[in-house]
Amino acid sequence: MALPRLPTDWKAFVMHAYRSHTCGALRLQDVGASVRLSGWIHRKRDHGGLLFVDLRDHYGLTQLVIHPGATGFAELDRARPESVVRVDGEVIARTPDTVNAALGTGEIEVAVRAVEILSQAGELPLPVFGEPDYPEEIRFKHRYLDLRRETLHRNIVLRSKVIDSIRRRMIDQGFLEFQTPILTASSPEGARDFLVPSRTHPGRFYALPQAPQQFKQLLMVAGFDRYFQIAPCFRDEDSRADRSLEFYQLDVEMSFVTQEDVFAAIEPVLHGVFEEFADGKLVTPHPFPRVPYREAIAKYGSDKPDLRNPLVMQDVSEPFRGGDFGLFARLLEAPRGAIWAIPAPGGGARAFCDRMNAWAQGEGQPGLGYIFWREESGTTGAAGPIARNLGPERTEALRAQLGLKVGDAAFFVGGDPAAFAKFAGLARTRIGEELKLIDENRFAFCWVIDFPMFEFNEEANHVDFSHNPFSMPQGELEALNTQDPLEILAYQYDIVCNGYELCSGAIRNHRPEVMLRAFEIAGYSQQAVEEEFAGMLGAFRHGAPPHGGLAPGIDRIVMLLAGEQAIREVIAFPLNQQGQDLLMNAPAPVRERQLKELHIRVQPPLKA
RNA sequence: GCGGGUGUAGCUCAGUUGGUUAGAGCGCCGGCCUGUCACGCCGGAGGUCGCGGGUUCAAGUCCCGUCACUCGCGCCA
Repeated sequence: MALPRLPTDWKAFVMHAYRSHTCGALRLQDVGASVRLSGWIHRKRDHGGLLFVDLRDHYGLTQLVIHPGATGFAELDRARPESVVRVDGEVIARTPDTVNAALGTGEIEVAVRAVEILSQAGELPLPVFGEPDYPEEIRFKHRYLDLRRETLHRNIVLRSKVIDSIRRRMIDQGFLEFQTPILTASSPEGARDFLVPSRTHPGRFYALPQAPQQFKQLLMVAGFDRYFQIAPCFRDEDSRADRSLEFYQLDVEMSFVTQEDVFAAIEPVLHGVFEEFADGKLVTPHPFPRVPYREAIAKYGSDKPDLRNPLVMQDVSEPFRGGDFGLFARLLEAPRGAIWAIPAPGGGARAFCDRMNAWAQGEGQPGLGYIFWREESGTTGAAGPIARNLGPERTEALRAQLGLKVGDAAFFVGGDPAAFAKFAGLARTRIGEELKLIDENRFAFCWVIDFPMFEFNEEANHVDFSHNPFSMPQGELEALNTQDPLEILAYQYDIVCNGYELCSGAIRNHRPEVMLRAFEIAGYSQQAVEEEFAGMLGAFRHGAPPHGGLAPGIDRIVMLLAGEQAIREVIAFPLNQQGQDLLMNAPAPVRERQLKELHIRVQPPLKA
């Protein structure tokens, strides 16, 4: 990559203070030119009689060569790796046997005539060259060195390009980009808020937004029609590999739309971005397949199924009901009892089945029942304790239902699906991985739709919103008034890719009377809702368009495209799992005077 | 809040059934080397075996506690 319009002949032009070319620019046709380069000393190879230096900048690597006695040799010889230097020299061609094909600049090198050390580097806490694995603690503390390393540097560049592409695609579709407040109000729903004390209003607090949810809806009420924002969001909850305290979402909202319109708007954006950066991996064509929530749980044991995994679970209660495998027969006598099967094509070996059983026990389960099928004197024989007890007819019915053959296995989980579905989903994933059934060269997208509006909170013994209280229930007021709340579905949807929840959204509830009734079912008094959401309800009483939207997670998108396992690998300055910034030292105590101004006294927790 | 894993040189790791002076590679320091590009060769420094306690003639190794990091559960509409 060349710098724009920099002179290459220092005799004809006044030489730039630092460089005539970048470290990735020079080619054979530049041989003979006098050039000036600046960059970091990537690597030195000292042969006594001559010294090679790889000079690195954002754009690439150029080999410098200098002989003892030449001007600048002593400085270069002394300078440590990662020192910043400026060199002047002449571009010379490498002999054919010394060309480095791995380097864009590999056909040339620069014979150094003069050197200026711009910045000395001390001994490195973290080597840049070769980027060996280092603990995150050290990588985060010296993030500026970590960011010089090729992989992370490339990830951050990718992030910039992905965001640029998203922004362009959104604007091309007529969306307007907005900014909404960072200092806003705490909301009782959802995650814990990060609070910001007010100096001028003693005892009162702002909250950082968990998402710009209410603001984007208000912008729809304000008539802007199509909104988007690359929005920072904050949630004071424990981190995971794919989840941090602060993160970015492509926040989207649209007016006068049905669910179909939202899907039609966002699918080409996500599909397009993934196609653009997938680096040859296959991307699910759009329209993306749609999986109702209940079907996702039944088939995959998860509301974020990895569809690269071909395994589909089935209910196999019937072959077990009243059978001689007593454990399962008894489970089926319970009101919600069911037996599910996870087929495992190619898993028909006792060693594999035992390994899976041991894994299940490690997960805190009593075990993982199985049957596997093998060749027995020319016929198909079923093996394992379940098959022995269940008898040949029922076992054969199972095999036929699951479409399995010799060399395959099936695993079974039983009880109340509400309790075991999550574990079944884990087992499905594990079996798919163990049997190498997951195609790593795909981005497998789907919509998960028809989420339930409410769920029963066993702990508190009442009906709760299952996801977003601002979602429109399917059937609206009539459904709320006539149906079992737990049967009511919402216009609420997720986009899932390779098992990651990439995006969540809904058609919003813009009718005050429907909203009040929905909150009433979840146990909120009319008065409480009127007070808590005064702004929103007020807006909805002055002409609100039907509207809906969604919010794909930027960090997860870039993580998937970069092939990384954690969003920390695509964030320039991430917090660690404890939510600390080891480079800037946050969170940190503040001066007593600051606390006093904020009318705050700190009361540390008592250690037991 | 809870569970799993890890913790030995600056870093990555090895360290046998508990046994004498705790090792290797990379990095660092010194020396040699004119075509390397993971340059090579020779030499050297560098250790509270996370921390505390216990068992034992003897603990990096076994036991208890604790701390840190990490993955997960809870939590995250």
